[in-house]
Amino acid sequence: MEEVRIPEGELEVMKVLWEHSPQTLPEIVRNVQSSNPWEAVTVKTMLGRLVRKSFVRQSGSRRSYQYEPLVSKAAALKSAGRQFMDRLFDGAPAAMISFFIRSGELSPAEIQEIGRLIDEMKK
Amino acid sequence: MEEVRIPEGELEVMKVLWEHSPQTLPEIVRNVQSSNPWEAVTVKTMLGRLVRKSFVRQSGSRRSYQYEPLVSKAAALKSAGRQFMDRLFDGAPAAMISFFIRSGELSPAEIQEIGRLIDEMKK
DNA sequence: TTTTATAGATTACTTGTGTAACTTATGAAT
DNA sequence: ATTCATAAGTTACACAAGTAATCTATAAAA
Repeated sequence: MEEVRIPEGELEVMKVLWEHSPQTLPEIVRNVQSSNPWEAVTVKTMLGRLVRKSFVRQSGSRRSYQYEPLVSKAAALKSAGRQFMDRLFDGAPAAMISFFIRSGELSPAEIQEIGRLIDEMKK
Repeated sequence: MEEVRIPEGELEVMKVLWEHSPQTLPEIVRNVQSSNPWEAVTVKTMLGRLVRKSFVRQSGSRRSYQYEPLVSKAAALKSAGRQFMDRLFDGAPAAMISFFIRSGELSPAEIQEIGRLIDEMKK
């Protein structure tokens, strides 16, 4: 299993790249800033770290690089989910799901939807 | 909402305190070491940090303190769960649960069990 | 009473992360 | 040809967290 561990801040950059890609630095900066109060230079730092870790690829040439994710959102979610599950629920997915279902944060509609999902899985 | 953020290492100590409490340092050390390859002194560091943050209370007197959690497991799980959900699923519990259900990590028995849970919630 | 084991305190060191300033190079404007 | 924005690179700095060594005090053993 590939260990994909993306810290909070870097994740914000991944999120905008997952929305669509490739994007240039100025685009990324704009998009990240639309939901985070960061300096442009901070966004650049995050992006640089992601590139160094090979979570993002920098292509094209100087002065107008294109950036695109090398880790899919699904892979990152899966990885983060597993870590979360391992840390808090001893790796038992059912335990975790039960916990959230019981946590009382679901609307009736959501409960219905999950019920449908489960019914589908049953087959 | 009380922000309870417990780092990985400290969480290992909380876990043994949640098992049962109060416990003395040597007990905690032994229990933590049963699932982590840590030096006793490292366990003590974690414990100290937890005490400083008031996540654990130290009572009794020197040379034989008793330690007990001030944060319940349920509260910690809930908090961690919310943070996880916010970070990765924009705070939408149903989206997260769907993701895990779809992730294909559930056995048929677990799916049954979750189905039962959902049925109960429906009422 | 002196020694010894050890509970607990203090200090330390490395790496990761959040947050950014400062510097350099270069395409575009004058 | 020179200047100016600005993309990209380099450096910085504080704090968190993992991991622990060293020091101190004291209950128990000799």
